[in-house]
Amino acid sequence: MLDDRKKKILQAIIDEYINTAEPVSSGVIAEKYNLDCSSATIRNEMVELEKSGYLDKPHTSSGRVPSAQGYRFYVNELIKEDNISLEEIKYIQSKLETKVNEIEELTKIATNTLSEVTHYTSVAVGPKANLQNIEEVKFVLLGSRMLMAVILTDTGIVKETIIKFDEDITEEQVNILNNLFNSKLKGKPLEAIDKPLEEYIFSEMHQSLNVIKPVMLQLERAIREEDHLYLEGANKSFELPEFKSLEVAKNFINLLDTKEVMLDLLNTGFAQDINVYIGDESENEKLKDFSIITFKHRYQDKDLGTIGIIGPKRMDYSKVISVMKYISKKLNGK
Amino acid sequence: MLDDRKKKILQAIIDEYINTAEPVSSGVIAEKYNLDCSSATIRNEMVELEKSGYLDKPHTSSGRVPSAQGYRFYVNELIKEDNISLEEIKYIQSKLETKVNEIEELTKIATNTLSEVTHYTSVAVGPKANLQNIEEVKFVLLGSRMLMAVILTDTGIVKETIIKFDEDITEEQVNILNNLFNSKLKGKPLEAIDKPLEEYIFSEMHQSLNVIKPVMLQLERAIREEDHLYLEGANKSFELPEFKSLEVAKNFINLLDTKEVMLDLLNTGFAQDINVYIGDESENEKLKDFSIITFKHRYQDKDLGTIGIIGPKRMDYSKVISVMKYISKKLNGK
DNA sequence: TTTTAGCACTCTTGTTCTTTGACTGCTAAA
DNA sequence: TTTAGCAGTCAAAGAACAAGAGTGCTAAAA
Repeated sequence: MLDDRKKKILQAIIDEYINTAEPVSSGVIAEKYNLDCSSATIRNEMVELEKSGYLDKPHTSSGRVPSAQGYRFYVNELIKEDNISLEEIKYIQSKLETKVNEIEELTKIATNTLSEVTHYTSVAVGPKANLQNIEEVKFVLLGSRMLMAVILTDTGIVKETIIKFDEDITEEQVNILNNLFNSKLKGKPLEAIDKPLEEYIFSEMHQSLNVIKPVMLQLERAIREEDHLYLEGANKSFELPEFKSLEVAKNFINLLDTKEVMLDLLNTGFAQDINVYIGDESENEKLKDFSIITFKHRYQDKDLGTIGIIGPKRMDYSKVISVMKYISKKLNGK
Repeated sequence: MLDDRKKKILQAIIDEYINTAEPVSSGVIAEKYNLDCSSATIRNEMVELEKSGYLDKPHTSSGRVPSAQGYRFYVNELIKEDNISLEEIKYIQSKLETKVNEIEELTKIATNTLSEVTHYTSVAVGPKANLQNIEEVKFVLLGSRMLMAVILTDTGIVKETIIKFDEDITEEQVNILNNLFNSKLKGKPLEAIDKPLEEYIFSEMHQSLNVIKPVMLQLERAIREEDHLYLEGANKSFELPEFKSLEVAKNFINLLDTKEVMLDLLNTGFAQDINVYIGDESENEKLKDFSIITFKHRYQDKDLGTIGIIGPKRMDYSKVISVMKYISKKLNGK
């Protein structure tokens, strides 16, 4: 385990590196941080911190840089979690007070606010389909050959989809659909819209097969539809020095454009309130230069999706985590 | 006006530059393009083409590069418009044959296909609100305190929005809303949902003021809602040599992230089938490194939005325009 | 035993100078 | 009007060098 002075030095180095983005020298630490010892002593400690894997050195005669293990220790043990100013609190409050009609809107506002306060790129994704129960299903006739299906879930999410037909649909058929689907699905998980249900409905009403089939097809598609990755402030990242490297910048674009990796991460199981993924800890090569911090958007313990920040490993973890904690609390208590 | 040989040389230079992204020398043109003259002759012609403003020179002893004027002439006069292979045609056909339930989906598929075939970043935006007429308005009760308003326009676009209330809404109130709005709005442009309408409705039914007010507010918001910029293949651009420059890459990200400039351009009035914007021709500093090519997505002469390509000025105009023409034709004739 | 001053050593960064090679523009001959 | 030939220009790449920042180690001080 690290003794007290080593912890302080490690913290100083990481704080300094987060600020300057330059390898940190023993001299700077001795000067700026009051650790009551000389640069030589700090140098000696640095050697040991490097040996234990908390620090890296870009080359022999350069200053030190935190390793993934260093960041991890910093995040788990050293971080200040109230790194948030009164102005920031006020700003967040005012943003989150906006009256919204849909929870998805609220997620967007929170994501936007998070990005604005932290100056990093933020992302969000809605709740997973298999965690939501159906509250109500409504079919609405649009014109004579279009049907809109609206599903309201217990999380307050509204999913809607449109089905087009080659022949006219009668109001009576719409009523049958409404009764049938509601009686079968109310209270069931979204995933209950599946093949077995389709077969059941087939056996029930042979009448309008050519209506039921496209309806089922489209409903299933709408539910399993690839989650939408909501993105805010992608350009903010490009002001950071690590994005001077074309390699890094390209990886970043790719990560956000492909969506897959990000969605995976955002949908991953949650141990804590706030989850920190530090680049190189993942097996995924694409993530090695970045850190991602996420939290669940919850309201009255219902899962309303996940919100996160993506940025360089040299991220202001303390600020991001503080702001997230605050936003998370506000969202939940609203 | 340019004589025949000058045209041929200009064309050769631009073709070559589009391929190699390197300033083009007289030697290469004399060698690769059969113009029946020596590099010295071509050099003489190049001097004149430069004097007339069609070519630029990065520095005294380098090859030539097309100027904005050069590209413009190339696009207007020299381009081959059937630069599309059988495979590409087949691929586009198969993609566009996908059965869709919403036109917006079709726009997405077309945008996606355009990006895949040309290897550039493509963008799309839906039809402007002021060009669409209301076909039908439906209000649907979700739970007891949520109302979904669905507007079907004559272009087949469906806009839906949700309104939340602090008190229960009755089925009767929903009926009143449906009758009122449909009788007032059927056939009218989307923009008819405005203050005067609100006042008219107020005077008509004092009854449920606390229902009408939020409904109108939310409907207006939904209609004037900032257009959504649909984006496809943003990462493709980053493989191109011009994006090696961090400056250019950053401008590109900014352009797409801010959306505003792009939306302006996509919504601009249309003279031709296909519109080509060459970077430096615009007064907008942000566009100076890029070219944008757009076309209207039309079906039976109804405006269904705009689809475009954004890439470096050194773009394969011929390929992009050829592919666009084909996709445009297919979309219209479907 | 721990801390620190001092110094040699290492490695990056920036500068200058040189070489190489790709083009051009011009001149004079074809 | 075209072309061969050649001097002149400039960017790009590399070599050589100086400056500076930082380390690790040693030996003295606390």
